[in-house]
Amino acid sequence: MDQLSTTFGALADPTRRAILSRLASGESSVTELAGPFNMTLPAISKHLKVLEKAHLISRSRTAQWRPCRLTPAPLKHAGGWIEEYRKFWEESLDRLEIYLEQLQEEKADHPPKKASGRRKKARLGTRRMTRPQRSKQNHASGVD
Amino acid sequence: MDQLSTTFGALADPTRRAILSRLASGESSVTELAGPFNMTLPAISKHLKVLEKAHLISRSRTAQWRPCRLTPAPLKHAGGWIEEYRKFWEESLDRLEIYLEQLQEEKADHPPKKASGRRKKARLGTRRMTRPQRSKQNHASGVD
DNA sequence: AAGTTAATTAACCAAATGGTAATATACAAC
DNA sequence: GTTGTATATTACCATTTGGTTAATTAACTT
Repeated sequence: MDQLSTTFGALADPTRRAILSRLASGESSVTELAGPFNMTLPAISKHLKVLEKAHLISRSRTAQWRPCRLTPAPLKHAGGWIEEYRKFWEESLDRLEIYLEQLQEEKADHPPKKASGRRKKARLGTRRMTRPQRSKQNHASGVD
Repeated sequence: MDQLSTTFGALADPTRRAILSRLASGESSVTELAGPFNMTLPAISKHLKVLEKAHLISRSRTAQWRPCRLTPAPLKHAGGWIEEYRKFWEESLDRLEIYLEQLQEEKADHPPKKASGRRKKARLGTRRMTRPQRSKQNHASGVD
């Protein structure tokens, strides 16, 4: 599986997010991490395994101690995805506003047809959708 | 379930991320969204349901058309969580560097003991862990 | 009414997921 | 060796998750 999916998957659990938050303050042991939760140690161990597999934490070893430490690179990557993505959204919003303005002008030039309001809306949708879609390829393989 | 968990959970799938990316360019129909994927319509419908439940998209309706639209607030929230979290990490790194420097100075003042290197490491771990942990409460309920 | 289009729902599947209880492993202290 | 501490692993459980096929629903056109 890809890095982003494992990262977001790891972040999808509140316990794991809390664990990461704790580790942001510094290295901790498994028992310490388990402390705040009404949960068994094996359950915590499982969560840590998920976080480790996502490279969000690293684990070291000193005798029976297994301190965990935050490794932030995947978070940076995930944050970057969201950040870049939001950029697209803001751009898209600008385009939408311009488009709607043009539409208002066109509407002003052409007198209303006798078509129902619903029919008009459908045409609007069709027009928007026939334009941008054809240039796209397989996103699932190209985005990440 | 909480908002962050559903958002991150939704983002944990590459198909769903690709769908969002597509919607960033503008509203699309279910069939259009399914186009790039080697996947059936019901599968896409399921993914859209997940995205809708996470409030990452909204769906409208025009005759048989069901155009989908991006709703970015949850992304902003998730991005904010990562952003704030990264801040904690940078702070923690500064503290770690200072701490290690102090440790170097202490080591310079005190001649090496005959204890093994492993034992020394353990003491380091113990010292760090007894200090910050006691002020923390239940993170799982407090973080989000 | 019949046919078409667009999408959803139901039923099914294998795999994954958050938990538990029991057990095993690793290490230190006595 | 025994006891205590810290943690991992195994087996189990119910639920959820990404997919499929088949059926159904909703809306439009002829």
